[in-house]
Amino acid sequence: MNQIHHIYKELLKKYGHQGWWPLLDVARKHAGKQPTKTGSVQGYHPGNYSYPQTDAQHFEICTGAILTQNTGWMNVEKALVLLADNGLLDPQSIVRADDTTLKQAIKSAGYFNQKAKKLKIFANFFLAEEKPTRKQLLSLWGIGPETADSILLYAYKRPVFVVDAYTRRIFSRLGFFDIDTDYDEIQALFERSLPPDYRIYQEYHALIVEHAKRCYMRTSTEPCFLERI
DNA sequence: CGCCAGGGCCTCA
DNA sequence: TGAGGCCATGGC
Repeated sequence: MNQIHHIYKELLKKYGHQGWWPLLDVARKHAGKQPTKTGSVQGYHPGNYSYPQTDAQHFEICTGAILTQNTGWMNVEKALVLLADNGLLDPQSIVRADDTTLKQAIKSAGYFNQKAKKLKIFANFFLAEEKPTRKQLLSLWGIGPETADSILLYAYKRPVFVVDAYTRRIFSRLGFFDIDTDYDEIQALFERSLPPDYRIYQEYHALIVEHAKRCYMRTSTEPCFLERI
């Protein structure tokens, strides 16, 4: 087994199944669960890869992927709740919504002028295209590599590896590549090192985020168990 | 108070 | 193509 795959096994052994992606209605069912300090709620549906199960959940993941761009999940969740409460968490409603209402609902997620525009563009696309390709997503204004891959992986269950800042931080420090390496190059490394199983890709990304939040915050450089493997 | 989050676009060499 | 500026809120 190669090192990238081995590290996945180690992270899974240490942290367990993460139960991404957070979904509003699934979260409500787990209302008694303790939110983590990062705002994510561990174990929404750990080890259960059957989500999204409804059209609403499907669209919610896409919306969350856009709203979370450079933004903490707590602020995103507030925006998602407000969208839902205002009957705006579906593509038709977002297309029809007036800008002021839409911006007000997503205000907590920051960059609301840009993100309102992004949501409208994406909602239009969502209504027209049943099974988008990566190239199609990337052609949309406001959808870059990470957002496109998050949508493909978590909403469409496609085996594409999501590369984020945490992935760069952890694996560059472990010596796999330089922190400025191109997105596509890092993605290719992971995709050729792992079986093409969307469940592994979903879990690995979630584990990387969890591990980074515990051991790789900017302010702390305390050693991490991975560095001893 | 300053830092920064589950990025991406635009501009200018 | 790559570096730098810009977008914006809220938790800590």
